Amino acid sequence: MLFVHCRVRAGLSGVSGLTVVTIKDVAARAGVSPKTVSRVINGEAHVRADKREQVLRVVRELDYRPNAFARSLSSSRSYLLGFLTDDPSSGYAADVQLGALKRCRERSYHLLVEPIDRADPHWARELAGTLGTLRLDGIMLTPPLCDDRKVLEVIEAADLPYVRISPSGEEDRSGYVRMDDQAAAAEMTRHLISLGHKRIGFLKGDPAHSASRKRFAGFVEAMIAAHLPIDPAIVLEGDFSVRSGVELGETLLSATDRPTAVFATNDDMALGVLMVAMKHHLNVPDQLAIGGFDDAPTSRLAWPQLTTIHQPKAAMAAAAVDMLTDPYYRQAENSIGFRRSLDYQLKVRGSTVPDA
Amino acid sequence: MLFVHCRVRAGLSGVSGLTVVTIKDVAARAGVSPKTVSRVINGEAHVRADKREQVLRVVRELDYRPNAFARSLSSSRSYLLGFLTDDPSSGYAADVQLGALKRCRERSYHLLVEPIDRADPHWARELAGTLGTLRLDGIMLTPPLCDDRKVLEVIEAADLPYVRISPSGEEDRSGYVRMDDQAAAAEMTRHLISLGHKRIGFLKGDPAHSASRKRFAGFVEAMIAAHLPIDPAIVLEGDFSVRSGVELGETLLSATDRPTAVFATNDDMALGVLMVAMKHHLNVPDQLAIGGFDDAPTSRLAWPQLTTIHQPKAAMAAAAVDMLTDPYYRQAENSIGFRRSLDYQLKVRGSTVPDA
DNA sequence: CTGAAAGCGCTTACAG
DNA sequence: CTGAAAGCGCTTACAG
Repeated sequence: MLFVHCRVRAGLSGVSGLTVVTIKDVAARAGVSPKTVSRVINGEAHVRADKREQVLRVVRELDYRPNAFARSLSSSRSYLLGFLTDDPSSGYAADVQLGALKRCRERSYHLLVEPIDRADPHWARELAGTLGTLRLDGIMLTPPLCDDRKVLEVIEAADLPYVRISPSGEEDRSGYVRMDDQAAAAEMTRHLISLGHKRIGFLKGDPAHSASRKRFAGFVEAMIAAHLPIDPAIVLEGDFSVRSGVELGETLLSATDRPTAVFATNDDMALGVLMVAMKHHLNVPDQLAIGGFDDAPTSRLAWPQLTTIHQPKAAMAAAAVDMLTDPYYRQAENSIGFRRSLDYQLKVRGSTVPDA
Repeated sequence: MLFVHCRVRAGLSGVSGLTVVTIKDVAARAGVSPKTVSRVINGEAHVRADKREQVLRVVRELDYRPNAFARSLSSSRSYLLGFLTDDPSSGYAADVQLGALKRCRERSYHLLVEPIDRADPHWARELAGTLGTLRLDGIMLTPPLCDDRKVLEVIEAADLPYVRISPSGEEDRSGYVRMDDQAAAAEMTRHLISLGHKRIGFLKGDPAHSASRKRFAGFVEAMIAAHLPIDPAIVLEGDFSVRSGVELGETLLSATDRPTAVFATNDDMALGVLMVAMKHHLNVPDQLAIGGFDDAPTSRLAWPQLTTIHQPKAAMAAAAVDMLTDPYYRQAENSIGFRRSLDYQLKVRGSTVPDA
C-alpha cells in the first residue's frame, strides 16, 4: 500500500492543497485500530511493545500531528493555558510570560495571553465569554488581578482551575506561587543600614497590590531591629509608576532635611528618583543611595545601575505552569501541596555602592 | 418548557458540575434547527427577522457560547492567530503583542504567542509541530524572524497565511506592514544637523535586521544633503543591545576628537551611550547630544529623556491582524492591496534639546 | 492487550 | 428562507 503524502506549497493563497494526515491514516498503515494509535500517542499503558514501535514508526513516516481541536472536543483537555494580565506591556508581565511560555513548550502546552482591562465596563462579560468559548485547561494570574474577587469569581464560575502568582490573601482559595516580599524588603533595608544610612526615605507602592504592604512591613521590621526612627515625613505613597517616583522623589530631595538613602519599592519608582537626583546634580550613591525592587530589565539600563531585589518571576511562572499541568491539581480538595515560595536575591549595584 | 441553567461553583476542584449549553439547547428552546442557530451566530443572511430575534434572545437567556473547538473542527477557521517572536521579553515584542491583542479582541480572535529560539536545533520541527497540531488562521511575524527564509518555508509548508511586520525584502511573498526607516533616520539626522552638529557619530544596528541598513542609508542621505562629511572612524557597528551601546559609546567618547552628537539607531544602544556619557560626566545634551530610535518605553525612563523616532508598533500589529482576518487575504493571488506603510514621528526630548 | 461503536458540538453540502 | 444528514478527527465507555 502506497500512501502519497503530498504537501503543496500555497504561499499567500490559502486554498488548501494540503493533505492532512489523520489518526485513521496512521492506523491503516500501521495495521491497527485508531484507538491503539490514540493509546500510543497519549502514552497510555497496555499496548504491546511491537505494536507501539510500529505505530511510532508510521507516525514519524507520515509526520502525523494529532489535531488539537479534535482532541479537545472529545476529551476534557485542551492543552491550552491562559495568562491573565492587566498590563501586558509591562516588564513584569513580559518576564512572567516568558517563564510560562518556556515551561509550556516543554510540556506541549500553549499559552494564550488574555489582557483584562478593568476600565472597560464589559470586561467581566468578555472574560466569561472567552472562558466559555475556549476551554482552557487552566489559568495563571498575577497581581493585581489575582487579588480581585470579581476576577476570581468569573474564573470559578467557569469551573476552571487557576494558580495565583504572589496573591495577597485567601490562601485556601487556590494554589499559588509567591516570594517573601517582607523578608526581601527587610534585607534591602539592612543593606542600606549597613552602608551607614540612618535617615532612609521610603516609597510605598500602589496600595491595591498587597506587595506594597508587605514591603513596607519589611522596611519597618529592619528599621526597628536596628533601633532607627522612622520619620513619617519621608515615607510616601506612590503607585509603582516612574511618574510617581519622579514626583515623590522631588518632594524628598527638595526638602532641607533630605534623606541620604531612598528605598523605592519597585524599580520604576527608583528610576524616577534617580532621574530627579540627576536633575538635582546629586551624586549617586555618594550623596544619595537608591534601592529598588523587582530587578526589572530597566534596572540595568540606568546609570548607575540600580541595586534591587531580584524577584524570580520566570521561575514563579514556570512553577505555576507545573501546578496547572499536574493531573492531581484539578482534583485536589484544597491547595495544600500546591503552595510554593521561591527565593529572592539582593542585587547590589552602583546605586548604593560605588563601582559595584 | 423550563430550562434549568445551573452553574455549580467548583473552586479548586475541577470536577465539573457545570451544565454546558450547546447549540442544540438553544435550537430546542427557540424552536428552530441547530443550523438556523448557527446561521444567526455567524451572521449569515437568509434568516427571517423574527426567528433571528428569537434565537438571539435565547442565546442571551441561556448565556450560550459556541464551543471554539467544535467550530474549528468542523470549519476551516480557528479564530486563533499566532505571533512568532524570537525575543518575547523585549519591549519591541511587548508593544507589538499589545497592539495585536487589542485588535484581536475587537475581532473575537485570540492570540497565541509562540517563541522561536533558533539556537535550539529542533526549532523548525517544533514550529512545524505546533502549526500542524493547532490550526491557526494566520501568523504575524516580526524581524528578524520575518526575514528568515527557513521560518517562512515552514509556515508556507503548513499552508498558513502570514503577514510580516517590517520585512526586509521579498515584497511579493506576503502582505506586510512597515514604516519608512530610511526617511525616519534622515529626519533624525536633519534634526541633529539643525541643532548645529557637524560631527555626528553613528551606531549601526544588528546587520541581521534590514532596518539597520535602511537607517544607515537615511543618515547618509541627510549628511550628504547637508554637505557634511561622514567620518568612518565614528560610524560603528553594534547589535541593538545596551551592551553594544556601552562598548561603542566608550570608543566614541574616549577618543580625542569625539563627536558632539551620536545617533544610535535604537533606544537600547542610545541608552548605553547615555550611560557612558554620565560616567564621563558629560553634560547631555550640551556636551553630547544623543538620538535614539524606536520610542521604547525605556526612552522615557532615562535622564535626560531620549530624543527618538516613534515607531507605530502597536498600529502596525493591528494592521497585520486586520490583514490576517480579512476574508480576501487568504485568497489573494498576490499581496498587492495588502501592503501598508505607517507613519513615524520624531520625538524631540531632553537628550538633544535642553529642557525639551 | 485490543477494537467497534458512539459521541464531543459544531459546520458543510445538499435538498426543498 | 429552513432543516436533516453527514462528517470534522479525535477520545470515552464498553466489550471481549
